[in-house]
Amino acid sequence: MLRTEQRQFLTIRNALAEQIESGLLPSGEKLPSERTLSEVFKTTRITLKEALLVLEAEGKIFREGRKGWFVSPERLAYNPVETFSFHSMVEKQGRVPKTVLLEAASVPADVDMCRRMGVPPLSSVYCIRRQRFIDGRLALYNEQYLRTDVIPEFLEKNLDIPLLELYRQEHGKGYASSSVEIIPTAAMGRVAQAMKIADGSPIVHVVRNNFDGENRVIGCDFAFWRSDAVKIHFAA
Amino acid sequence: MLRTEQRQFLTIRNALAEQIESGLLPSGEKLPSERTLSEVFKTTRITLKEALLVLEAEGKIFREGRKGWFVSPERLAYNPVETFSFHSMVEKQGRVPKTVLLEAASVPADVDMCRRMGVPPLSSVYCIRRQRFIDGRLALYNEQYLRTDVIPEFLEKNLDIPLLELYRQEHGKGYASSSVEIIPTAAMGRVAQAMKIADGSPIVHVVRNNFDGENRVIGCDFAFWRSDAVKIHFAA
DNA sequence: AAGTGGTCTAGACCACGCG
DNA sequence: GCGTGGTCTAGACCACTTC
Repeated sequence: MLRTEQRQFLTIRNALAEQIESGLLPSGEKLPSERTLSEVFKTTRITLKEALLVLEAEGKIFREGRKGWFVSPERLAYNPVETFSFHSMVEKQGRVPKTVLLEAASVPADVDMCRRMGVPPLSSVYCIRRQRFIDGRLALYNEQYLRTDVIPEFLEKNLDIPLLELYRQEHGKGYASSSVEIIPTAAMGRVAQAMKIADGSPIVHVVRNNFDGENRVIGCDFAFWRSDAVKIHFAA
Repeated sequence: MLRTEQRQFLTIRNALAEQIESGLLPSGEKLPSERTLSEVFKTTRITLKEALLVLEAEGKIFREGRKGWFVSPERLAYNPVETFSFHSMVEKQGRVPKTVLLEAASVPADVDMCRRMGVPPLSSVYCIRRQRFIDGRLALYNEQYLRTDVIPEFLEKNLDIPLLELYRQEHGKGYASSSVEIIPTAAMGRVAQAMKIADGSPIVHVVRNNFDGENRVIGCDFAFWRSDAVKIHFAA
């Protein structure tokens, strides 16, 4: 026998999910306010919010600051095996990339970074922090770190050029190898602030370590994706 | 100036996170009940729960049915590029694997499956559904589908042997290639039930398509990981 | 039977975004 | 200034687990 759904928040989730999948609520569309929706579904804001949080976890809707809830755009296909160039990747998929540079500076390496890079305590490393947008939506925040001895006068360079390209220009070849680690987690503190999302929002953390020919770490790249913004795919 | 945290639920999250990271609350330990904790922190269950949900999204704690909240074990490192054998992968990391076979049968292929496999409408496909455990915890639910013409008498075989191995025995070589897609999302309906988690809990969905030498799909594998149970890593 | 998390009610005040 | 989501209170009953 078919059991009708007992739980209100799932009934609401299903109703909204249906509207989204049918295309009645197109990508980018703003949902009515929580108060309005809770009247429509004859429930409280808390119960309604539970339905919204499930849809958020599924990647079907997202929020932006206190502006409201919106239907998520299609996920960007991100291939971490191929060379990473955000702009060409986004454009190839018919979408519009934008990058905002938050910081490019030489910073003291913390304990974790010293170990990771294999540099002595109290060293400096280059740090680049960027926000990256897809079709106007902040989809990704990333931090790149680079050993200071790898590219001379690094901070004077044109940082619109991908790091890998700068490295190629300097050394005549790309990184010898990279390792990638992908961790589903939640944004907290400085990451949440840079991404302009609430503390505790789901994100995908992608860590990449880049090595030279002697297996030394040249630098590393921490990417924090809105978890609804990306699907990772590659050939194995 | 240092701003002390205004938001109660973050204060609570920080307190619990500190206890977990310090090791005072070891992996697998049960937290006190929500009611007890809400008294300890002098707040309501709803506010307290918000803190717990953030920790869950971060992968630091998890729940099991209605039994309570527990400290998450270390994430298993999963390399989707190397050959997939769950048992050897888990054992190599010093942990104890277990598999429960839920179903192994020939089932009618739905529309999506027909397209994916390139088989005519109303075809059957083999379907294997399993729960997989790490150190006694249900960490992964997966569904494998296989074209019925690929391995004769498939259902009579020893299904403890990895599918790739059975394929090798039949054809003298492994799959020609595979594609992998990784999507962070939430469990709903039959997936949530098979994983014994609440609807809306965060999971990582890993889809693998396996091809033969002529680029035809032989079969596919849907894996649903508890998102706190796994970190995906590979060389690029 | 007692305890747990799951779900829900009916409100409240606050900080931020936008006009 | 008004509407939005963010946060919080103080309860309630239910379904399931464990003893």
